Amino acid sequence: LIRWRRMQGRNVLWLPGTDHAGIATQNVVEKQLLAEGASRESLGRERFIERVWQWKATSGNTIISQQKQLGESCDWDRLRFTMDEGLSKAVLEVFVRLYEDGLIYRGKRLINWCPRCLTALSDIEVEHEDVKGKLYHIRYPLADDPQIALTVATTRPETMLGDTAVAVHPDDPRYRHLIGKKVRLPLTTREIPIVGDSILVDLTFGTGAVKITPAHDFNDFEAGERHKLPRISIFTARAEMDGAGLHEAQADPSLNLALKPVQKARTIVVDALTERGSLEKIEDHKMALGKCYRCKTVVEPYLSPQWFVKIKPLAIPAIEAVETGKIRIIPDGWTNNYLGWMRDIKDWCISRQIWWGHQIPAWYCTKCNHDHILKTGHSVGATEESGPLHEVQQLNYTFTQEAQPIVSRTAPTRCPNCGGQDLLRDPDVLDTWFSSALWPFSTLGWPEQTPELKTYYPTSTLVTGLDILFFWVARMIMMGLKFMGDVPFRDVYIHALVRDAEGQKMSKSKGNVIDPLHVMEQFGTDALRFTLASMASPGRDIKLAEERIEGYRNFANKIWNAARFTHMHLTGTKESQPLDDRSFPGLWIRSRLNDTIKIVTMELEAYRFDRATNALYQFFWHEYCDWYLELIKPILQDPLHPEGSATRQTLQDTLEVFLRLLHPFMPFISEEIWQTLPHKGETIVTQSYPVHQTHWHEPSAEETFRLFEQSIGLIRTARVLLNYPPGQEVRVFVTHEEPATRATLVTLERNLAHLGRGQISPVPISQWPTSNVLRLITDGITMGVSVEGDVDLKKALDRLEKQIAETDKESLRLDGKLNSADFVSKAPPEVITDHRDRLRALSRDRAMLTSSEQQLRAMLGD
RNA sequence: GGGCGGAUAGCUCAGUUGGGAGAGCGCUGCCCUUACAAGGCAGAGGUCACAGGUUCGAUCCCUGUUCCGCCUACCA
Repeated sequence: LIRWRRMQGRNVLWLPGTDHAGIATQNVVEKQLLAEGASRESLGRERFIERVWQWKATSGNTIISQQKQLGESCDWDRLRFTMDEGLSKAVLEVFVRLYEDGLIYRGKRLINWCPRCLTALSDIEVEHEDVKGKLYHIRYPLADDPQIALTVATTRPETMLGDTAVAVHPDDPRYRHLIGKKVRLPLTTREIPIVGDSILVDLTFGTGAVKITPAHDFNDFEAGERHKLPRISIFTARAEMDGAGLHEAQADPSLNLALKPVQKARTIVVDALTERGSLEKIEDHKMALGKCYRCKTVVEPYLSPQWFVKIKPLAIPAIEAVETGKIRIIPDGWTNNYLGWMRDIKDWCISRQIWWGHQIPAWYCTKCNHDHILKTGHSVGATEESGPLHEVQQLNYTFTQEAQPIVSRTAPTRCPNCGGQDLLRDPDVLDTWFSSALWPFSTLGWPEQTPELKTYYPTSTLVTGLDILFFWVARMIMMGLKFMGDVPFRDVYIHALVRDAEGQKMSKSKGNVIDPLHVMEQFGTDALRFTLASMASPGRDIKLAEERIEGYRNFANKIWNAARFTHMHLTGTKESQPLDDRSFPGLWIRSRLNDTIKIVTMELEAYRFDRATNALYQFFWHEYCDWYLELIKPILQDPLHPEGSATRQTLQDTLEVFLRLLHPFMPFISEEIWQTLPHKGETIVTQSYPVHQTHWHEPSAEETFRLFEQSIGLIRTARVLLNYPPGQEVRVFVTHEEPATRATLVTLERNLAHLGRGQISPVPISQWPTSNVLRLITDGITMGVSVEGDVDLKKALDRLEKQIAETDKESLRLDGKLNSADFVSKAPPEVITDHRDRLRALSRDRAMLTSSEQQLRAMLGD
């Protein structure tokens, strides 16, 4: 797109860059440290971050060099990184403004927590995977009548220790009388209430009674809010059973659960329940397991104070921008996907408990927040009372939900409230996507009003994969509208994802990754680019197979060889107007080229790269090479040919126009060949993109060519049927019985003669020899090829018979339709006429074929 | 659970106002013809997933079924 638009004369910018991939990068560097026997804690925050910068300096630009090798036409001087000073300034500015607008808040909520990365995740950073789980039915006896029990069903029995209520549906005749009573929670000494909740409880599922664990389940969290239930956290940040939490839950200490991992705790709890007769049954149950998108660890809903973006006010205009068509999503099938997600969007958790990223610009006065800042040198359970929410030691302090932050662009020196000078910064960093969301304007200098910003915002097109439509695209739209007052781009082109030849997603662990660098080395960059473009049909993933790339490598090779041929006949002058070439091949190829220009441009505008490449391939290989070059060889080989000079000019000009047309797809070979043509050092990318010319359109030349091609085809077929060796010349009889096309045939004859192919005189078919001529027909053209020497005509006879059978079949079909009263009375007249014409042509063909068959049989002596 | 996409030649895929089914690769035969054997020429190969419906007529429009893939979701 970039090369094409630049050639079209647009002011084009492709600004390259990378994000800092917070969690992923931190994971990589931590792994390195582990191998060295160190850890980020042992290094401390500052030295750790230095270390990450080091890593970034050495391997962070791999993708950039890959992009360069792919021939991506970026403005490399403008390379940006989300952690650059300028972009970081934009991040700060956006954070503060959103906070001041009340769109960023801090709150203690249930969030998705990765117990391995030890950080919060946003909803979309959780991948769901279907697994076979179990549904455990547990009996909770009524407090005032232990003979009666309420049976609840759960997939996570170990969380029962944190239950603070049981819900039933208020309309459920089985249970509604129990609402307000209490049950005894097995394995604990607690009694918990039975509440009525029509939102949480589905009458038709499970037992109709649901345990409520507000600290460990999103639904239960909300149900807990509705019924003002206490929340008991019984897991640590590492997804182990938490001692303090268990104590609060009054769990049976003999179970010895403290610091047991969740899986182990489940076994212990289930065993204990079974032993005590509380487990009714276990059923198989299909369920979705949430996993961390960076490390695939099972995520836990975890209660902790985090920063959130209040998203609805940002989402509403972002929905409108797409609804009104101000932003187009291509292919538009994804539009509903986008709208559906945006309409149901939840607040965005933007804080991450890692070090690599933009640290949140919030500080806490130790004096004002005396009771809300906790030294975390010792393990403290994450409970309502004790507060600290993750025991992980990132700093020596954690801040409870009640702590009052001071949000500021620069580090404050004193507390605006009490004047205290002892301030501690929030240790959390921002979600990487928070900074990526600002990319369209932060990279252009915002918040400064730079000329670049003015020129290039809003941008034209965003090209991206579906997998980051929500992560990135939606958020860029929201932030762009909020801070620039306009959409960040007009078109969003969702490209296909590349899979392996079997359609599997590529992954290192599966070992099915196709390395683009390796492919480029083997087949050439142009072949890879052309392959990807040719397979980019909308809404379909690409199954990349080597054979396909090889095929387009051959195409590149074909272009190279055709250029060599052209080079042998160079005119030695710069591109000129080839209008003096009025020969049939010249008129024809120019008309075909013109059509190709039209198609390629149209398809590029429609983001149909597949159809654009097909048009280029078809034109160059099957028209320019297969026919045009062969057609003009006699002219080129005759030094005295009157059309020689004009033909050479057309040969060269057509190649030059084609190279420009091809350049966006195959930049390297087009440039390379361009340089071998007489251009005096100009590069092809500075040339203009071809524009179709109405006066190049030559319908009569195209019609002549059609007849010509078919005639040649007949002769070639005859040669094969008769086993004629390549060197043997054949005598050809040609005729045409239709007066309407006789004129075209005359043109054809003249051109054949003109090309130095010898004379072809039409002879009325009645005057053809009755034997030793093999007659063949196609599309109303009849040709005869003389049969010379001792040849086997059996093959020819087989073919004739087959053709007759096909003709009969088709005639029968058409005849049937035309004999149907319904068809004749209801089908459009032009369709009926068309059918009649075809039927007439078929019967004429059949007559010709049968008479040929008779002659052939006569020759065979049948 | 909801939504979306796909099923067309051996393989990978095109195919829009519904009316004669295409390409590339692979396969078969012939050919090293002075651009190209990574090539040329000529061929073979398809009940357009299945079952209904609409229509004079369906690969195409509608309904259902099966299989595959993706997105999404808090069914304990």
